[in-house]
Amino acid sequence: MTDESLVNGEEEQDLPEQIAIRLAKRERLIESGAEAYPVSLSITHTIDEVKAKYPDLEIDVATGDKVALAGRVMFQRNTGKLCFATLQAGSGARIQVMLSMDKVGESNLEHYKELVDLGDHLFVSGEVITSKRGELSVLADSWKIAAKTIRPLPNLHNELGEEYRVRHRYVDLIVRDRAREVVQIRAKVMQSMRKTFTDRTYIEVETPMLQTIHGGASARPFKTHSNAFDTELFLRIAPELFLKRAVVGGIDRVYEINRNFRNEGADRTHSPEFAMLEAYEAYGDYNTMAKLTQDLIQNAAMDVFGTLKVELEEGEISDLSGEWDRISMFESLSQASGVEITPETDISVLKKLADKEGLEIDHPLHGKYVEELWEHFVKANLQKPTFVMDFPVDTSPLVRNHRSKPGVVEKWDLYIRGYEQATGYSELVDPVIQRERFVEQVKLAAAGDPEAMKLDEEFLKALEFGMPPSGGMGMGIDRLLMTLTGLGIRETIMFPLVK
RNA sequence: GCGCCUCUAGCUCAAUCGGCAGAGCAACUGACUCUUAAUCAGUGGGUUCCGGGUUCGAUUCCCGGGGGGCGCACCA
Repeated sequence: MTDESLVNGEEEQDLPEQIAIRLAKRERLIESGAEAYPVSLSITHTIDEVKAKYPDLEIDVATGDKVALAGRVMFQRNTGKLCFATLQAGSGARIQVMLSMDKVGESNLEHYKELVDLGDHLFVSGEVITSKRGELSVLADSWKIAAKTIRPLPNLHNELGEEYRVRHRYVDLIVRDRAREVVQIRAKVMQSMRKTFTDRTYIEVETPMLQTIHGGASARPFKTHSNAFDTELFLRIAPELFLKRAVVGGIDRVYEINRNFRNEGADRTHSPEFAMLEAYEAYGDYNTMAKLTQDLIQNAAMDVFGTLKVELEEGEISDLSGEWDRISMFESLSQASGVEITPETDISVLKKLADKEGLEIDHPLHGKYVEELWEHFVKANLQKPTFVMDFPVDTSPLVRNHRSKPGVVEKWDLYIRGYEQATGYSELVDPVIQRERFVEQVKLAAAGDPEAMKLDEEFLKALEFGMPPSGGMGMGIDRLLMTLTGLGIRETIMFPLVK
C-alpha cells in the first residue's frame, strides 16, 4: 500500500497503475489548456436545490431551465455518443448528468470519456430534463473538471474495512451515507445542548487544556513540556477546578464543551481524547443537575430525532422518555447482593463478599469496594436511564457530604443501557474540608495510587474567596452520541486516534 | 500491559495438506445516443505487512518486529 503522499517525488513507475494513469490524465488536461483545479466555477444551483425544484417530473421532459452545478462522479455509464454520470454533492444528494454528442460535440465528448474518472469533481452546465427512463438529469452543453482525483475511490458495492474507514475517514464520508449522517447528528446534538444551556442563561467558556497541576478527576494524564516556561505541563483530565474558579468569580451558570485527555486504555467505549461537557450552577445542587442532565439528553433526542424512543444501530429501541428512575447506591447494592451494606459496614465484610464473587480488588478504600461490588451486582441490569444516587465519601473528594445521610456524598452517576453516561454533584465548597480531602488523596498517591488527585493550592485559594453552594455535572459527549446511535466510540469521533 | 486471532491487486475478498497467486468492482483497448452497480469482446495490474530461519522450493511452516481486531486489566 502506498501510504506516503505523492508530492514527495515518487517515481512514476513505482506508483500503482491507476494512480500513474490518473496523474497522466491530469497532465494531459493541463496541456490541453484546461485546468485540473480551477479556482472558481460559475455554479448556479446545488444538486439539492435542483432536486428540490423538480421533485416529480414526468418521463422525458425538457424543462428549458438552464443550471450549472458540480459534484463528485460516483458512477459512469459511457456509451458511444451518449454518456451518463451520477454526481454526488457533499450532502450525499445525487443527480444524473447526460452528455450527448449533439450537445457538446464530438471532440468534447471524446475528451470527457478520456479524461474524466470516477471520483473526479465535475462541473456541468445544461438543461434540467428527465431521461427516457424518467431520471432527473442535467443534459450538459458544457463540462469542466472541477478537481481531478488522483487516487481511485474504493468500489462502492462492498463495505469498507473497519481500519480503512477510520484511517481514511474522508473516503468513508464520500461513500457511506451513515458516516455523513453521524457527523450531522453530532453537530445537531451539540446545537441542541447549547440551546438548552442558553435558554437557562448559562454562559459557555473555555478553560485551560495545558495545566501545571492536573485535577478534577482520577486518571493518568498525558505529560508535555513548555520550553518558554521550562516546566512540565499536563493535558487536562477535566476542566472542573477551573470552572469552579469561574463560579467563585461570579459566572453563576457556566459550562464548557471541550476535549479531555486521559492516558489510559482505548476500547469500544474509551478514547484517549474525548469530548466532555461540564456545567456548574450556583445555588443549585445535585438534584438540579440531574434534572438539567435529563433535559439536555431528552431535548437533544427530540431536536435530532423527533422522538424519545430512539432507534439504535441494530434496530433496538432505546426509550429515554419520562422521569428517569433514581436508586440509592447502597440500597440497590444491598438488595442485589442480599447483604446489608452501609457506609458503616466493616471493610472485612466487603472483602469477603468480593472474594466470594471472584472479584480481585486491591485497594485501601472502603468506597472502592462498595463501587466495585455495586458494578458487579447492579450495573449491567440498568438498561433504562437511571440515576444512581449517593456515593461513598472516600472515592469522591470533590463532592460535599450528604445533607442528611451520614457516610455518603451528594453525587449521582447516570447509567443508560449499562454505560455510565454522566455524573453530578452537590459541589464541595468548604475550603477546609476540601483541603482535608486533598490530603487524603496525597496519602493515597504516596501509597502508590497513580490516579490519586494532586493538592491544588491555587484552587483551594479560590475556594477561600467563597464559592456559593453549587451543583455540577459532567457528561461524555462521545458517550452521549453512542447512547443516541448505538455506535462504538470510534464511529462517533470523526478522526479517532490511530497509530 | 497480558492472551487469542488477523494482514493477499486501488477496494472487498478467495486460494495454497509447502509447487506458475485468483474473482468481483475499479483500470486499460475496442463497440454502443437512454444508461441506473449499463452491457458486450479483449488486456494489463502483486515486495501475498517487514526482517530472519527451515526447505530443492515459503504467500503458506517456525522465530522476531510492525499494523489491526477481540477478550482481560485500567478507566468515562
